[in-house]
Formats: sequence, structure tokens, C-alpha cells
Amino acid sequence: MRYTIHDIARELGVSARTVGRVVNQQEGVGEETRKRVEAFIQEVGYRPHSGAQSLRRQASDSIGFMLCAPADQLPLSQDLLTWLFSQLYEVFGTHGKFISFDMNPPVQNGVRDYARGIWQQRFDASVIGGAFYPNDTTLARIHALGAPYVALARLPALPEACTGAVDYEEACYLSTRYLIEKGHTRIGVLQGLPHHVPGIERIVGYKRALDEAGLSYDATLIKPLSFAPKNLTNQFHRLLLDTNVSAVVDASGAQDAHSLREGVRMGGRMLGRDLDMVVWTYTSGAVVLREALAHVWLPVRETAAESIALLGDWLYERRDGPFQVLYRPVIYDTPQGEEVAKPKPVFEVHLEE
Amino acid sequence: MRYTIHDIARELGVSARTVGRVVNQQEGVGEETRKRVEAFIQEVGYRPHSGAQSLRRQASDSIGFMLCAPADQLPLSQDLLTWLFSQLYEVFGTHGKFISFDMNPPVQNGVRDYARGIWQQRFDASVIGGAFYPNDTTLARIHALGAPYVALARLPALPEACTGAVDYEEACYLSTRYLIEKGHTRIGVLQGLPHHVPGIERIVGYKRALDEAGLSYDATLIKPLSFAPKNLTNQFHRLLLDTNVSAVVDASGAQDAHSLREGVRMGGRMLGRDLDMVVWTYTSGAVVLREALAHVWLPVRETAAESIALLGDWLYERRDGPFQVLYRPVIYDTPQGEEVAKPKPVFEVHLEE
DNA sequence: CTGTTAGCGCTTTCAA
DNA sequence: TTGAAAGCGCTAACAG
Repeated sequence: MRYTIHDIARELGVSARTVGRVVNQQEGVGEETRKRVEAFIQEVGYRPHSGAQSLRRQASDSIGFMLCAPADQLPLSQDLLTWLFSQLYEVFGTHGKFISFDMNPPVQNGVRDYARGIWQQRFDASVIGGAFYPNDTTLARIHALGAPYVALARLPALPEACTGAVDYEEACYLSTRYLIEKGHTRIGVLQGLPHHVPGIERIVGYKRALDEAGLSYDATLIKPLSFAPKNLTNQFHRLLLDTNVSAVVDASGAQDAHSLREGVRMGGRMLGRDLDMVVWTYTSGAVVLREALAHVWLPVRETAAESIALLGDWLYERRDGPFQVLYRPVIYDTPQGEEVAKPKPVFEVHLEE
Repeated sequence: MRYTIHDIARELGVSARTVGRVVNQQEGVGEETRKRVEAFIQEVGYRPHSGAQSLRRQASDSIGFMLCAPADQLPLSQDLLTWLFSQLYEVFGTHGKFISFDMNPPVQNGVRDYARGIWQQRFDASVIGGAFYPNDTTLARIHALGAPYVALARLPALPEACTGAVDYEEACYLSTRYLIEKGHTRIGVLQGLPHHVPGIERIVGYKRALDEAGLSYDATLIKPLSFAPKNLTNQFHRLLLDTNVSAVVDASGAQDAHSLREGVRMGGRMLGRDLDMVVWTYTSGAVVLREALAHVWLPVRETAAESIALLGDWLYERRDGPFQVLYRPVIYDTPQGEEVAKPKPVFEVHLEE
């Protein structure tokens, strides 16, 4: 049998209000009555129905995590997921919150409503991961609600949104400028997330560096990438068919030395001799590709950690409203050390080339 | 503004029931009315309040995952967590369920109510991970509710509970018997989870093998382990102070070659010369310790996969009620191959030695 | 085809 | 210190 507050009240010959008082640890119950009610609750293992509770309170004791793009369009690595998991637990789990994931919302007539849990008022606070489509309109709606949330990505159309992001524009600017300074004039870009904001930002940064150096932009030097197997290698190879290309920015984010080397090999090149690279990584000081001229570190974890902590402050009223966190990437000449392994994705990606 | 079904009804000059019909895709709404309502809902991004919904329906569109023991008493590895995550997504996420984790419920007057989410009726189905305390009474209560759940662990006191477990009794029996057959008569056990059911099962299996061989039991050969740093090494060392101990079962589950070697070294022994070991692993065919005489594979993932799939069948009415899944461990002589790395825990463990 | 209405279990206001 | 009752937003039985 499943007890309600009324059942308990009836059983003990008190009113529902009294039971409610005990359950919610409120004042105004006689010592003796309280003891009796507590004992009974303990005995039958009563806990208030969370749906009914959330109907009256404006809270659910639950934190939501969702992805603003399908998981197969931004392969979440196992490392990042477990890291995120432990962050969410550190900030919210220690307050007894449930952490609720909605990474695969059903697609209704072509629309993937990643914020459904928010509309349904399932969460006290929400963390939105991923990369936005440039035409996203959902975030504005979330923002308008006024409830605590943070997007771990930027959306230029909505600069006042609560975000924690890495500056990909700057990353590509730094990478390109670095190669220009080394004397290169025809620089290719392996462009991750071409249809998403961070992919577009890459190109903006690239152009800025070219502009600054008085070099002209050639769209054929940008190779948009999908997450299909071999795509990185093939696009890289295609890029190197242009024999004037002497340097490449690996802005794939794949941290996949093997695929890069394959591309170089297929292109009949040799890194350090007739090809220079700047390679992106998400790990501070990590070496992705030994032969790279330089690496650019994108501090995504650091950004996310600060953002989630601030979201906690917002929820627990230690600060007020939305915030914008923007971390700058760091470029460094390749240090000594082992190459890091290519991250393993959490979900399998089912995409054709 | 947050619309309710009544707001929408008023706005459009229809009844709340009609709006409800459209929202829930039910029959009995005129084509034209339906279109109007749908358009409005789309426009304002209306979604029914999940609390109110769960109050009326008996469903929440959410699957719960909880640990029946504190996370620092059974360090969850990163690998296992991401694996679990993707399993839950495969079975339930594809049906649009939210996956809700409650791994750190607040402790109220000494009691850690790991099933709080179930009492609160937050979940359509629940997965309980971890290892039970022998005196657990919560599971019986969960079982009595009749709602779909599975415990990824056994509880001897409640054999009819819905469980998916690995036979740790058998694992320790096999390990011990193997060493007896190799001529050993004084065999130590590094006992993982000593206060939990699987830890106790280890001893039962150990005794069974001794009994069969007519050997007597000596409690000093059992070294209970905590997850404190160095504890494995120290307990191992302590065990080896008994110079008659010629063989040891590593039933720690730690898959930690380094700590084992440290223990051997401190004990002044040498594996393969004056000490033989059987080492447990959770990965099929994996080599944890090259110098081990044999490995025992505990198919936890395989068990969990089948159990979670069956839970899905139960929830989606492709099968009926509770089930018991029990996988047997497999012993094998160490094959060739690289040693696997020690798994990384998701959460830091804060325990003193 | 559409509307009225009675709860689901809880919180909270107000009254006793 | 305790109780009666309204109502949160939704669903479903029942009327029209």
C-alpha cells in the first residue's frame, strides 16, 4: 500500500496538516504528536509524492542536463562525461539533488526540443551542453523564464544569455596568426562543427588573422568535418591536394593523431618538412601530435567548472542572475611528453561519410 | 509567462479538455480546432507540467539510477559509469526517457535512504547499483511495490527480488579450488567489500573449496579491504607476514597490479617462485597481473546489460514481473597480452586507512 | 465533437 | 497546537 498524507492522518487520528508539518520539519506540532507521526512515517517508509510536491512548491530537487544538438553531432567523450558527472555531483549532488539527463529527446515533426524538461518544470536548474545552431531560438525562451540555467556554449544572437564558453574565434585566430608568423601564406583549416556556432567562429577568427596580415581568404582552404569515420583523414587529404598549402590548423577538436597522420601520408607530405600544423586540444599542456609546430589548448573543463559552480551560486542564492564566462585559449609550442590518447566517445556515431 | 492548459483554453476560446486532447494526441477534436491549438502550443512552446502529469498518470517518463551503498564504499569506475550510461540510454533513452541519477541521497538521522526517488514516485523504473548490506530492508519494500526495478546485486535474504548479479561465491570457490589443485594448502584472501553481501559471499565460496578438500579454515588468512589508499598493499603485506601462506586470491576487485606488486615486494616474496596468485578482473580475457597463475573473470557488464534489457522488457510490457539473472565467473590461465590499466574512479574516495 | 467537473497528493492560508 | 479547505496543473469520467 502506498500511503498519502491523508492516509497517515486518518490512521493516526490527526489532520493532514499536522502530518505535513512533521514531514516538512515545520513548527507547531506537539512533541508527543510529532514523535508518533515520525515513528509511523519511518515504519511505513513514507515520502511525499514528488509530482504533487513540485506542483505546489516551485521546485523539484532535480538538476537537468541536456544537449542542444544531437549526441551524434557532437560526440561526447567518456572522459568529459564522467568529469561532468562528478562536477554536477560536487556542486548539486552534495545538496541531495537528483541529476537528470535528457540527451536524446524525441524528435517531434522534425523538431528536437532539447529543453522539454525545462518547459515541463522538471528541474530547479539546468545545464545545457553542446554547440548551438546559429539559428537557435530555444535559448532565448529559456532565458526569458528567469530560472537558473547555464549553456556551456555561446550564442552570438543572444549575448545576454547565461553562458560558459571557450573562445573558438580566438583559438582559430591565434592558430592562424602563429602560422603566418612562421612565414606561411596558404593555410588550411580542418573545421570541426561546421554547422554550429563554434565551427563558424573558427572561420571568423581565421579571417581576422588573414586580414591582419593582408592575406586574402580562399574558401577552398576550409574543410568542414563530420564525425563520420575517416572523414577527418579524407578531408585532410583533400586539402593537401592543393600543393601550395604549407600549413594547416587542426580545428577538428578530434585529438586524433592517427587520422591526421593518415591524411598527411595520403597527401604525400611530411610534417616538419613540407607541412606545419597547429593542433587543438582540450587538455592543458597535452601533446596530441608530436610533429605539430604548436598546440592550442581550449580550456573547456575549466570553463565548465566555473560555470557550473556559478550556476550553483545562482540556485542557492549566493549570487543573482545570469553570467557570461568566456575563457581564452592558449597557444604553446609543443612541449616534451607522451601523446595523449584519442578520447573514446560515449555513444556510437552512426553517420555515413 | 508560463501557460497552463487553462490559459491556452481561455486564449483560444475552447475548453481545457480540448487543449488536453490536442496535447496528448487524443481523438475527438475538430481538424480546424486542433490546428489552431497546435499552432498556439508550438508558438508559446507549451509543455504540460510534469509534476501535475505524474500526479494523474502513474508515470514520470524518467528512469532512476541509485546506489544502495555510498559511492565511497564502492568506487564506481569511469569506464563502468559511461558504459552504464550508454546502456541506460540504449534501452530507455531511445524511448525518450529522462535518466535520473541519485547517487548521493542525504543521510537523515543516520539513514541513507537510497530509494527515496522510488517512494517519491519519480521513476517509471529503477536500476539499483552497488552491493547490499546483508541487513538491507529497503529492497523488500521496493519489491513489494510491484513497480519495475532491478538490483544489480544479490540479497540472499530476498531471493525473489529482481536481481542481476555475478556469483561471487562461485568466483571465490573457483579461485580457491584452483590453488588447492596446484598443491597449496594455506591460501590467503584479499577480501573486497567485507561488510557487503559480495564480500561475505567470497568467504562462503572460500570455505566451500576448503571443505571439499578437507582443509581447515583459518580466519587470519582473510584480509578485509577498505578503499583507503595503500590499504590493499598493506593488507597484502600483513597477510604475507605469515610465511606459510603460499598462495593468495586477489578478491579485491581493484584490478590494481601496482598495489599487489608493492605488497609482494614488502612481503619479501616473488610471484611464481614462492607465491601464487589468482586475480579477479571485470574484463573478459584481461590480464591484470602478468605474474598471476590465473585470472577469474566476473562478467558484471554482461550481467548488467542483460538485466537492464529485461527491465526494459518489463517496463514496456514485453515480459511480466521480476527476474533473477545470475552470471557465473570464468577462471582462465593467464593468456598473453598487455596488462589492463587500473580503472579510474569517478568520485574521489575520502577514507582514512 | 466539445465542455464541465472531480480529483491526483501536496502545501498553505485561515480559522478554531 | 491543530484542523478545514482551497488550489497547484493536469487527466479522465461523464454530460451535453
